[in-house]
Amino acid sequence: MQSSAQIIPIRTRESTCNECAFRAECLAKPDDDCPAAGLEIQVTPRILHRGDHLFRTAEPFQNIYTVRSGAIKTYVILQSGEEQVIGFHTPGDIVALDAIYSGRYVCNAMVLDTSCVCPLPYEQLCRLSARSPEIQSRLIQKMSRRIVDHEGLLLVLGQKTAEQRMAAFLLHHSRKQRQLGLSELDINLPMSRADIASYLALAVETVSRVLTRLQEAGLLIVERSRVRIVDLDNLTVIAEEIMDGGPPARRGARGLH
Amino acid sequence: MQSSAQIIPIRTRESTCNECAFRAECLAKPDDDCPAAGLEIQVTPRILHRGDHLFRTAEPFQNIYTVRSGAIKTYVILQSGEEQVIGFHTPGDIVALDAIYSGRYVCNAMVLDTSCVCPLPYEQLCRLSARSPEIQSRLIQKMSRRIVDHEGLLLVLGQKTAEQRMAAFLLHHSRKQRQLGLSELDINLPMSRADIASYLALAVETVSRVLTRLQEAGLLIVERSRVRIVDLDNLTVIAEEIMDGGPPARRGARGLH
DNA sequence: CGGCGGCTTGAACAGGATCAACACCTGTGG
DNA sequence: CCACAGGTGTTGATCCTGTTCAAGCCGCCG
Repeated sequence: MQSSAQIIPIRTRESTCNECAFRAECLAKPDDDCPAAGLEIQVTPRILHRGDHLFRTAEPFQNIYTVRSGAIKTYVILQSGEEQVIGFHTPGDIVALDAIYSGRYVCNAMVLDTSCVCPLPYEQLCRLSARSPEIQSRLIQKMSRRIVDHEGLLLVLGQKTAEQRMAAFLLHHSRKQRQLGLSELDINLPMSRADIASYLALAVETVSRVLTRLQEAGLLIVERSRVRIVDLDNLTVIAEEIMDGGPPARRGARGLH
Repeated sequence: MQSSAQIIPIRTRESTCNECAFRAECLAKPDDDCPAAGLEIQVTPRILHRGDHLFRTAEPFQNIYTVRSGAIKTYVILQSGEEQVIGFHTPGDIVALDAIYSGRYVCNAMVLDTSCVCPLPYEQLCRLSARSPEIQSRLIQKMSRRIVDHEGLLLVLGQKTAEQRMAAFLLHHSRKQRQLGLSELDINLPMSRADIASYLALAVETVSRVLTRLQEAGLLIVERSRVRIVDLDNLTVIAEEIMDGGPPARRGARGLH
């Protein structure tokens, strides 16, 4: 298996960073008013296309990747030959936080949709973060966030019905889109039904059926990879039984951005 | 709700740290040959007993806790009133890494078995880690490890059969015990069947049945909260289909077909 | 001893998996 | 322009695993 990624540097670092939506939480460049301002990592954003791989399982760990646009899925191949999806990564997410521990990538990371990512050499990142409390804090925050998200997902999978899982899945994406300033009702799902099924621990057929059922119930309108949420409230009702540990109440949801 | 933890400082910091099994990976005290040696956090280990809580959901985040001995479970209360177990924490683990993000504890943490924990004030930890690359690296390693573990758990829950989940669960504990220098065949399960069921997303009855089935198959001997693994190889065979993403186990282990 | 919570066992049920067939979209080439 | 192929998604019928409901058992503590 060869590295299939088609990697194209775009523009210069300065111009892309200045317009980057995630500049305030960038791991490569502290804020201007930070004591460590001036320290930074040279970053070359890359554009990748559907089917490209950022990395594959067991390759030596070099970079973590911040997603600026598009969507990445991480997965492993079980020894049965099946693919098991581990996660989906959208703008603002960091890919390969799980590789730090072992020094090797533990997943495969495939691009679902034309994406822009910033590769950050982990060694450099460590040195930078050792000198910049702000960067260090950002990295740890991101990792803690990932742990929280995983726990939320465990709750979803711990729930029994396929409807609840699907509703929670859609709501998760709805919230993410809202955070990005996009519509929370018009959701794009760049992954296949098989990917969703694997992720939610369901059969492909069940995913299909559940979407149909939710549509017939008037909660949403499904068209290919686009889902329009019609009745957000009731969709929330279906999913919310499992969401208390999560972000809903105005309790700890500090904006941070 | 008041804090119910019975908290007893034991001995002086120096004596307890010198004999601590996890000194080499301690987040409060760098190695003697580290450039940051001399910097450290004053730690007061605490002994807690079954039923005590380290913290509860929504309490403001102050400390993370390293587990030196015993066992802690983290869980949330769903709005149905049911308890959903998030994780079990044994010696060497860190509790409350998920609270960093939001600044509040997102789980409840209950002691399952008389335990010794070191509370580490997060603010102090941050300051220390900003001055000690070694401490910073240890913390990030721990967080990455947690993320890897979560992904392994997602694989387990993604699997369909109850036997596979149970086998994976037992093997996980077996490996942890081995890492601690304890027997990998004689496993202590300080949590209730209901806890296991919740954690593995199964019914209590199923957990009971599966244990019985595995015992009748001659793979293990169950007695109360103690499980003796009789046929580690075959237990591994049952679980291994899902373990490839996991730790870099040597391949020779799979004997029987 | 009796009562209670945790655990196990049994019988019936149901939700999702599986198997199988079909519909739809897209691209290709005649 | 249409026919065809292949991948992807949907729908239907049947089966099976794990849930649910119910009862009984065991160990623990008053």
